[in-house]
Amino acid sequence: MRTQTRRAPDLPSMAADGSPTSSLGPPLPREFYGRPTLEVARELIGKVLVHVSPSGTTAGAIVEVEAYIGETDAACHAASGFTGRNAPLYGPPGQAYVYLNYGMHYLVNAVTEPEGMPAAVLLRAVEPIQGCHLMQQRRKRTSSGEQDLCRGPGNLTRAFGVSLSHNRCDLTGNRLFITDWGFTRSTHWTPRIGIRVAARRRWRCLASDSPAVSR
DNA sequence: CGTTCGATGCACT
DNA sequence: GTGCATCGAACGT
Repeated sequence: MRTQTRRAPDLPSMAADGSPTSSLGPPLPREFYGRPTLEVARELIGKVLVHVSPSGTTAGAIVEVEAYIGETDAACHAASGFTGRNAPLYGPPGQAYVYLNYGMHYLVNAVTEPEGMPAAVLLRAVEPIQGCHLMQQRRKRTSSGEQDLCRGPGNLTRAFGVSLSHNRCDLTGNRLFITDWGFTRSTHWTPRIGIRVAARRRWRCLASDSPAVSR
């Protein structure tokens, strides 16, 4: 699947009240998330993920996501029904579902679909825009390129400082949120990667021309 | 309570 | 391409 390519005209202007959140643009509303997951997944490409933390603000353009949809999706955490861990998937859309994978990587999802339908979009890679130095620090790297700072879901959360404390975080709030800076990217779909079941579904969406997606 | 294992990343070869 | 670090949820005693 292909979409048009267009670049954003400019960055959002500073808000009248000068508040940091406002200057980064308003969070996407809950209605954005409460829709079919594949629509949300594709429209998340090019949107800007923002984390406002005590140590600083990081932001980057989302360039790679995967959809996990419902109890019939064997790769979705809800495949075996409701549990304590996957409860956020059943909750209202527009919340973060964060969990620990392989004992060391935090992975962050945006919960989608109307409440009660367990589904989410996994954020897999972003192109760093703001707070690159902070990302380098969190990744414990000193120099080199920026395009691999947030490549891969585990690297992304590490660079952004996202951890289990962000589970159930409201993505329409001002701490961890996604906003629209007007970027439009050419996208395409591929099979999901890194999973052992239901890997054939083409539910991985990428920005076609991004140097920051995983291989 | 013990065992299994996963939507990974990185250092190796 | 292979091995491994590392931990909490889920599930079976």
